[in-house]
Amino acid sequence: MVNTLKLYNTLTKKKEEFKPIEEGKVRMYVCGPTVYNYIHIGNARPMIMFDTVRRYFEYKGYDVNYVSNFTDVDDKIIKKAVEEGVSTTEVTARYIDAVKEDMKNLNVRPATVHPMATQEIDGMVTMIQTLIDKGYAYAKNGTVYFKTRSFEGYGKLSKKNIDDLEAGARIAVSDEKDDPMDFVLWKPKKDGEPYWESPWSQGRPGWHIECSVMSKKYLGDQIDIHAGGEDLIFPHHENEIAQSEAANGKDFAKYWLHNGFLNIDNKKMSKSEGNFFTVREIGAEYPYEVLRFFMLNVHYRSPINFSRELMESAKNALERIKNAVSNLAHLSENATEKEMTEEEKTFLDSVIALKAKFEAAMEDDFNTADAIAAIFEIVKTANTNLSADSAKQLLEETKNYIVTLADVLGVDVEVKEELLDTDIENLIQERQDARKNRDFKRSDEIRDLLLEKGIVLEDTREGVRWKRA
RNA sequence: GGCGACAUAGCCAAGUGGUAAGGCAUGGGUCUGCAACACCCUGAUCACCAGUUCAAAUCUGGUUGUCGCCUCCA
Repeated sequence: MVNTLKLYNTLTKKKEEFKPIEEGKVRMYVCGPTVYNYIHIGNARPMIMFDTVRRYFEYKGYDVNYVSNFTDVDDKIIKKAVEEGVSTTEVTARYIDAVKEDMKNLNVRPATVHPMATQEIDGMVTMIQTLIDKGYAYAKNGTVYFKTRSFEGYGKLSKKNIDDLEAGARIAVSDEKDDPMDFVLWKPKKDGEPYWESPWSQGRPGWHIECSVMSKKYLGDQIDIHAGGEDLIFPHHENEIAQSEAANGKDFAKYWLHNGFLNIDNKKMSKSEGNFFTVREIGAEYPYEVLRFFMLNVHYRSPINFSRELMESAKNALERIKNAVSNLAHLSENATEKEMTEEEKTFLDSVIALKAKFEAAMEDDFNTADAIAAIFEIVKTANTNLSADSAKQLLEETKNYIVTLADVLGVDVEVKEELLDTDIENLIQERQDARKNRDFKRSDEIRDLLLEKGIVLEDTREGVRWKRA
């Protein structure tokens, strides 16, 4: 396996060559959502992007162990449950199902494992105890804190130093902590809150510890890639590093990948600001695949500004790829089996060169925008140079390259074989007869009628063709 | 206040030293009975200033603007 893949590592602030811990395998962990509501399209960005990363690794023959958690214990979940007068598990079960449904719609494949925080409490208690035993954490009145200054590398991911952080701290400092920068590993329950037993109190884990524990359990002490939104760099990922490396005595993740935000009117979309659209809201307006394609048109580390206008643009662009595939399929049906000419072999070589361009783009820190450009170049050259006179094999192969590369991006551009109602089939035939008799009034009537039913007709040299509007 | 990112055509967006990919939209044309698909033509000196260099969108310094993290957040 040739490996020239480079990715940008937040830890070193450089593009680095990817070298897996274990040959041919990728262990990656992607921080998942807290399940107290439907996810918004900003939440969907890392899901889509890192699913694409996974797809690319698999395309290159890697065996990917992909772990993504659901945070199912949290203040917001408890608040939601209280508001609705239901149990927290009822809330989390509902939204986990919803997330899975949204993921499916977005063609985000299920992770190898989707651990849930509440199912991993034992592991968390164990790791917290280890941290206490090693002198990295301390318990006070039932709360356990991580002693931030005891971990030498603290701040290495976010490039912050503890003194600056302390000077700029905006939250009221709890007197209980030895140091304002210490963060919670375990906190005691309040009345009516869900809790678990632990040596320190009946309570629940802090947010950061779950990812350290689940990552260790499912992927081992050291992993290749840890990913998430850039807002997780501090404090979440910084704290994960502190916990994991302090507890395990080893470097945690080799490569840290962070996606930029999805903005609305140039401002970060977030639930607390209220300026968000849920995935299902947008899914009701546009096909889900358009949302996915829209996101991949921009490099993952750059911000994307969401707008209906850009969705429209993405929709049309995607349509162009689908049309090309559909045209090739149609031409292929009408083409004859024959040897490729020298010219055709040269053409196929140029398509293969564009496939290489696609791969080079992906291997340069997953430059999906550039990769998509390569697909469009194939589309262009195919539209321009191929016809029903081309060798069937050439038409097939060119089509397959487009479909395969789009599939790496998780976008399905293949035309579905679909049977039409006999009524519709008859109308199409009637229109063909009308056209033959130059009864264009009738033929246009039928075309409009079918359009109302969502069927678009296209007359080509090789006969009439239809597609869904 | 501390730390950081970004600024490329009407819009979106690649490109990190050798004179600007790709997509959407617009206008004109070809094909078509018409339409659709498709094709051809149509557009930028890369925020501004100064510097380094034979050569800069690409490096350095500065200016302006926008955004983010430092608090739950993808």
